[in-house]
Amino acid sequence: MPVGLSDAEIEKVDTLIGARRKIPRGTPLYLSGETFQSLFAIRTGFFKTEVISEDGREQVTGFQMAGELMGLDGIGSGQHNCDARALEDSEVCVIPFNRLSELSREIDTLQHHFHKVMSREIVRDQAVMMLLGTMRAEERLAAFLVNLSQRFVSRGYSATEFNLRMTREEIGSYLGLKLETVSRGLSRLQDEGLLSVQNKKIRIHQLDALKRAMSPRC
Amino acid sequence: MPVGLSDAEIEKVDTLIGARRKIPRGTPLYLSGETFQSLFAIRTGFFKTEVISEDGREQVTGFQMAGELMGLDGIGSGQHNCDARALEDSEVCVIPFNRLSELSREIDTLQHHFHKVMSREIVRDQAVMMLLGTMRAEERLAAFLVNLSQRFVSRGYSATEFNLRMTREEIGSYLGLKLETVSRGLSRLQDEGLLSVQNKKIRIHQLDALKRAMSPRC
DNA sequence: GTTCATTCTTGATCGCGATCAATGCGCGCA
DNA sequence: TGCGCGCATTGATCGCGATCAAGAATGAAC
Repeated sequence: MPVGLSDAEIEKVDTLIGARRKIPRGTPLYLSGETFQSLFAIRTGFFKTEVISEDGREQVTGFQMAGELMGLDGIGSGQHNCDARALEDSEVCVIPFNRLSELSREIDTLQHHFHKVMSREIVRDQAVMMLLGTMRAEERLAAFLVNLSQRFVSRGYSATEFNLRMTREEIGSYLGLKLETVSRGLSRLQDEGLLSVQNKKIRIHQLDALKRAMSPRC
Repeated sequence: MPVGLSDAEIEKVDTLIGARRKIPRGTPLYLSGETFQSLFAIRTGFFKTEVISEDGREQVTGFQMAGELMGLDGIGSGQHNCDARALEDSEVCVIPFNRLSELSREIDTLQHHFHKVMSREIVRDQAVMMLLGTMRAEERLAAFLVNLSQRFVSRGYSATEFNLRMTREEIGSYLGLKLETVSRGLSRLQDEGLLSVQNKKIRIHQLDALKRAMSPRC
């Protein structure tokens, strides 16, 4: 994942990658409470991470796609802090955390890269706090779709046409809304002509307008 | 901060700590957009961190107290991603990030400790997402107070009697509520006999009941 | 001690999103 | 092909928290 390594270093980093694991749709990659040993880099597929509180509340904390790293929350306590579940048939690379630690002591580029990845996760979480703390339902939905769009684009897929892998309920959990509100919001954005929805299929017609819809009084 | 180091290692880690800086109440420790160079360990005092979005929304993302580390969000992009402001006269240790990186390549205990700190920040953020995504106003308030209480206790202060350093508005921003709702919530908890409030002075009478008030239908 | 601005409290009302409920749709499976 | 279940849509109503508004308390400045 990091760039600007010498050939020798690249070789070492390659040894970092343990087995590949196939995760069928609906299957957990790890569950909260399991002992933490490895990080997971998504090769293909789509995941959700979900925290479950003592009193039974469930909160989807993120959706992860190819190229992203999962499991960082387990480092602190030595056990996973959330459930990670595949939303479609997926494949991950297992990255033993011990090996990553050792190697990042040798290769400072790797060390720095790893620190950046963790830090960006914190920044991402802060953006979600902003969303949950200050946005209205339709703004949240717009922000969610724009975010998805950007992530698809950066992976070479269409910015304006994609399939949601998650249910309305999972979107709602992530956005702090009920599934009915998500559904209504999508219908509304459709009525306004910004996009069309058919089940999980999203086609964005006015990406610029959708971005504006993230802000108040539009 | 880490434990279990040899004397030689402790000596090295000591050199990590750059200058101390006094931050008067109301003053920024850093602002969003400034180039990131150092982390800051709070020696004394109290801070808030706040993100401001492009369209002007403000979201308090946390309150930090003695012993906690600030600035982790800046590693990813090389510039600070939020404002950090002292809520009372405070003092911090400046930790140049370059030096920390170098040293954590030599001392694996330090490395591991640092990784844990970052990971715990992610877990903390997930807990805030849960709060913002699933809890009602009074539950959020109870969770906030219980959290503060626990953090005071672990620093040797009273679990049941403390002063809030932040305004109702700042609490509201953090909890995704308006200041009036915070005020009403505190009054209500007072009426129920769980605590008494006088301005910033909080006295918790029934900590166990306050913990129960974090859960639905109590 | 007086002034003034900031912060807090409390009341009245509004509206967004939750809730309750019914129906429709799509897909896997027999 | 038809059945059944999970998922989605839409309508009607409710209630929590936002909003608007007024007044009180606090504390800093001089």
